[in-house]
Amino acid sequence: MTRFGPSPTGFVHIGGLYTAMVSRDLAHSTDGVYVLRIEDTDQSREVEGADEQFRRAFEAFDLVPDEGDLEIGALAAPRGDYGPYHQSARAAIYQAYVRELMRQGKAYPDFATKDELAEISGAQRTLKLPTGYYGRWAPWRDASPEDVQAALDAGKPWVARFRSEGKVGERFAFTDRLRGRVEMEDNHNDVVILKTSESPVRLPTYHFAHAVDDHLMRTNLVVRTEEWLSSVPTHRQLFAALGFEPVDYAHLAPLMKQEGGSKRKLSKRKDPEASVDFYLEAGFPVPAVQYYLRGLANPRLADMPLPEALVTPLRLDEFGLAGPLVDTVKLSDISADHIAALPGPDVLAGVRVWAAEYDPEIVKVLDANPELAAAAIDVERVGVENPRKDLAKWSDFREAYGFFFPELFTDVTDPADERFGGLDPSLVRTVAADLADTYTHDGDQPTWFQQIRDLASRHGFAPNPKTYKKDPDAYPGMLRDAANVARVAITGAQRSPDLYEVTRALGADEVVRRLRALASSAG
RNA sequence: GGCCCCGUCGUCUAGCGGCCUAGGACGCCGCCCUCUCAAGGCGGUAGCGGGGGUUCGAAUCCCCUCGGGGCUACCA
Repeated sequence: MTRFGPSPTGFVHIGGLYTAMVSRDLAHSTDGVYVLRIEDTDQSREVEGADEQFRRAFEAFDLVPDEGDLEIGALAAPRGDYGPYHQSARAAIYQAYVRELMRQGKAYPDFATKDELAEISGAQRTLKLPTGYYGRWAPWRDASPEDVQAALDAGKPWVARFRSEGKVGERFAFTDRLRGRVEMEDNHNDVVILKTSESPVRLPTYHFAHAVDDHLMRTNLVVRTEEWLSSVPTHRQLFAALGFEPVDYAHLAPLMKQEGGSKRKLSKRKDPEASVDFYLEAGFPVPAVQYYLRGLANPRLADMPLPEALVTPLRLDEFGLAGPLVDTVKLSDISADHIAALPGPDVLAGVRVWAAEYDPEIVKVLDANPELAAAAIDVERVGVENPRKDLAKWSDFREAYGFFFPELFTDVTDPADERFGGLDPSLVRTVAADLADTYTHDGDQPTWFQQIRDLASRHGFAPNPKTYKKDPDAYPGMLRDAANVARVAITGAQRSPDLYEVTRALGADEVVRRLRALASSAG
């Protein structure tokens, strides 16, 4: 049983997706349940529309939780018997536990003001003592009932603090499921467990909510990132005080970002690729992203074929302990491989789904030209042993395949266009005109290309680079330059898939039309 | 400052005392193929953060050190 607890404080972070994926995988591979709990205990940082963002991200990446409050995918909400799954809706539960702890003397109200707290830590710093609210530095820890009552009567705002049994300098050890035995200083702080009485709903801090929720929701493995490692002593104390069975922890290395010569945590603010939206907008196929993330988690999976890696359970003992850099170049490579292996119709479907949201014109064009689309996507894909890898993400479609479609193609009409590589404009036009006039569409590839060779030699182009280099001044260019005229006229680009194949998809009429557009241009 | 985590090519990593003059993948570079590009084939580039030990032998074990990251909040 695992859970993922994102906070609604902005866009969904790719690291969060990663943690969620790991959580779910670990739960499912042991027949466990994966819970999505929204940890919205900080109203001040809460962002509008956060639930919607979660819904989108988890749905897109197929991380539909077994239990949760959100309507994700086809699944209704809520699911699960241990809700609500928004912490803000569980306020009464936390308060009940706090009351119980107070009755047992394991928690107490603290009326200290911000200034007083600052004063305390200031004094501690001067004395080179550990900062915090503990022992003799905790004025309300052992306050008399009368003083407490007086403060209450005076209407002073208060928080609830946990009365820690820990002493400064004591050691604590536990076994992390990823890192093995970890030893550190024990917690001695009387941490806040219930936030100020001044807010409309009294909410718990992360620490307390974690203890209460993960116990109540039957979690037995908490997967979270490394930054929580230092809080384990506090968490274990809380579990013990509440009389709960402790949970296991697996503290993951966080995803990192290269900056200058060093690594740092991926930052929401600075790194576009930190956001799940980045991947959605670019249109990286979901399986490719999943495959990449799984490979980061368990490197062994990166060496497996994608379909196999996606269904092979993640293993805790194979996680790397150092934070990996997220590498979009690597992702692109994976993604291009994945798309190249897809059947044409699947590629078009992928493009379509993506375009519906991010580039609606593509959808219109696809719908208007279904046969052309099918033919275009099959160029150098069907019947070849190594399909092209022009598409690393769906958003590449427009650039890589747009020229196939009349709606997305702009005729090249300027013979002096720089795409012709500086070839004499009048020659460009002559060549285009000649090809248009003599164009033979039918025949196999070698036959078809022979007409380009003939065309080139008719206009004095050198048949190959060697000949050309021997006497550059004797030729206007070489075969490739002549072919380039046709290529640019037909595709609008100096680089394209095999021209012959392109003309099969386009049809003779359109090929000739594009050539004439150039041939008959003015100037 | 205190405590904790981490440290092998640019990146992700294999390696768990001899199989390592450190292997793979991505990137990058070159060559081949060739009407362009992509793909593909072949080749190359580049690393154990540093210093001490232990040992016949260390990337692997120990110590120190340096570097990166985290926590030290009524943020999670």
